Amino acid sequence: MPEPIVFEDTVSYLLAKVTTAYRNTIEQHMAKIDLHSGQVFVLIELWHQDGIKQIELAKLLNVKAPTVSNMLRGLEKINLIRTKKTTKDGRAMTVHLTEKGKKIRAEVEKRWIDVEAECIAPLSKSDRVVLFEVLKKLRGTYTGQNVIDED
Amino acid sequence: MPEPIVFEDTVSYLLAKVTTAYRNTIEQHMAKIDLHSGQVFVLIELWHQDGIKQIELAKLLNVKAPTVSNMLRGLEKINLIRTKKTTKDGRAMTVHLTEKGKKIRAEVEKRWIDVEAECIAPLSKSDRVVLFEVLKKLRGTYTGQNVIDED
DNA sequence: CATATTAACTTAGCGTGCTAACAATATTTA
DNA sequence: TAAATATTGTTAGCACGCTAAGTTAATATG
Repeated sequence: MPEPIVFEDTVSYLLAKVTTAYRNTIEQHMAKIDLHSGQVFVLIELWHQDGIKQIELAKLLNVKAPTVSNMLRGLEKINLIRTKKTTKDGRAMTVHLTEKGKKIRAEVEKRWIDVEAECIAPLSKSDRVVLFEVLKKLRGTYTGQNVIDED
Repeated sequence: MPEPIVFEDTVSYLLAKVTTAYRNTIEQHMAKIDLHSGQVFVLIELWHQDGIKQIELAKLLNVKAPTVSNMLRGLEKINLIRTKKTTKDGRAMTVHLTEKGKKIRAEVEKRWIDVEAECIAPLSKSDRVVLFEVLKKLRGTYTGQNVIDED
């Protein structure tokens, strides 16, 4: 007879709970500069490489094409980005930061520092280091480049 | 002159990324038994204590009242729960598992084991232990009962 | 007792994710 | 070259979070 699972004792359960709550934290902080969490992640990618195609953005963000489509509509509405048809490929659209989109980075960075502080506040230094490494591994699982290590 | 932040080097960034990916994993597994991730979390609370009020459910799930309202509508539609007006308080609604709602637990547990396995697969045993503890601390941050420890 | 406030819940509307289905363009293959 | 297949992006519609605003019922205050 299988014992009932104590869901609360699984990493999956805790991870799901923490991550939901955590998304909220980002929303709260970014709302102060009239941004949503998803928009911030798009901007981060564009600050890295401006002018990339939507499909590339989707891969970097690890989301699907329709999600990118929606987000870009929102970002275009508040004048942070513009989309352009490419000449090489009649299907593709490239995404470009506006001046406003470039400038807002400083604001986002300020807020991000607050988010990070709030995030790691309850953790000891060693916990922080371990969490960072573990999250990198977990991220690998979901983005493909998985590395299994034993001990 | 402040240096630009490397967002990717923050715990917050990684946590947010893992969040999204992770929610997807739960969705995928639970879709096999025609459930959505949010519904599973509601059921878990009800398996603990059936017949509680919506407001209590909201507190346990750490979500707002409208979210509970929406989720319950979905769960009621697929006959996993029923809501009832309470006699004591004319405003309150209590939430009750149906027979189907009670029985589906076994199915969810099976799937949850898969989710957990997938979740912790890339982690060493020591990583798993540390992650579990760290997540518990982080969860405390967002649910109120915060414990700061130093080292 | 009457009024004001608080509490529980719903509805409307939005952002962020998804899938399914579609249009348009590029590429492969026959 | 023509036809079949891939790719890029959009639209429609859903789940799951939120806030704001409204209803109804309970409680506090005058």
